[in-house]
Amino acid sequence: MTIANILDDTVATWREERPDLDFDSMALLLKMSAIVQSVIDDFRTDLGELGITVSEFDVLATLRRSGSRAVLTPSHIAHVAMVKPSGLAHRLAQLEQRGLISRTPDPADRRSALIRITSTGRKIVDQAIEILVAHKNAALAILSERQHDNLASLLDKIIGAIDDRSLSASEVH
Amino acid sequence: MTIANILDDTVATWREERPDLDFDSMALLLKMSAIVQSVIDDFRTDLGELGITVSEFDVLATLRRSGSRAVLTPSHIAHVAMVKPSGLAHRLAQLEQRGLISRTPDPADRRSALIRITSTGRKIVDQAIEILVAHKNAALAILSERQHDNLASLLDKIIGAIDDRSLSASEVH
DNA sequence: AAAAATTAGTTTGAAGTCAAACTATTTTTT
DNA sequence: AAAAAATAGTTTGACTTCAAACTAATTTTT
Repeated sequence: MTIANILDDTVATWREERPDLDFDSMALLLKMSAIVQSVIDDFRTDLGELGITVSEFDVLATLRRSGSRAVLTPSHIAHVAMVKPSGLAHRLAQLEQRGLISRTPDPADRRSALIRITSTGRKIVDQAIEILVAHKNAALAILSERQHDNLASLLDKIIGAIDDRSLSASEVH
Repeated sequence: MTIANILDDTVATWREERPDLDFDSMALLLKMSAIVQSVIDDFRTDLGELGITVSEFDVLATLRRSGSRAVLTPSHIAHVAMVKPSGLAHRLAQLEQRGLISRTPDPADRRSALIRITSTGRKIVDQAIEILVAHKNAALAILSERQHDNLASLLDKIIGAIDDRSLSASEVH
């Protein structure tokens, strides 16, 4: 059973049961979801060999791409990694314990902490990002450059609309 | 901070730090992921008012779209809802307790059970699917019919490639 | 027909996430 | 300058999910 079959069947059975509804957009979103899931699943498998989870990768990646000397606070990491601060505390503790990050008190604000990636952490995340990029490139390799650009502009359009909606929703006050 | 900004910043900072890697595909996949996430988040909020979670919706939806008289086994539901049987047991217990599904022993195979959606469950999932379709249609409403079709064919191409790869990988045996 | 292997589903234990409560510190108000 | 409010991060408790172990029933082998 291929992914294509499962998705087609899902939409087809819904159409039979609820012919009054329009499932075209659902079909598109199920496809996007399946593609993303497939890449993440592959990545998860490979990350296992590096000894980190996808969540931990998110933290290390945030530090890594902020520059090799980057010093970030837990709040900042939580924000860009789209995770709640409560969920981050445990991850940071784990990563620190394994020597992939360091945590030092912030001299300027003693409530806060300064998070740095260690050279070990950096080595791991540098391998991980190469694997991730390879998976992602492999998944989309079937597209020509033109199709690639085309897809990008369609997705941008959708995201633009989503951003517009949430902006006008927050304009309320 | 818009979603577009966050995604652009993520890719831009990676490009600065790792100019040796090609992040074009990552940009596309991050966009797909953000779109899917946004729709699911909205859906989750609305489902809260109906008193079910997204996971529970998955189970009810599988039953509902299999026809109003459908009788499915836990194994079948687990398979199509892409969840492990162990994770399903608790959900079924919860749904049964709240009267949204019924569980009766399978007379033909006493290890197994027959799962049916109740009329209450059906009412709820019928409302939920309408909400989900509305969210999905709203998210993609910005696209013309032509762009919609175009996007579908690009995504199909990618899924086809993923299916091909996993088929040839399983040919090994 | 008895024994072995397989299958269906559940229970249990570990891991991860979030909301809410909590501690410590800093900022704002009075 | 003292009191109140806000902020940063952690801890706790509830919940979800999965893998592994387990129970019960069925199918296959011998």
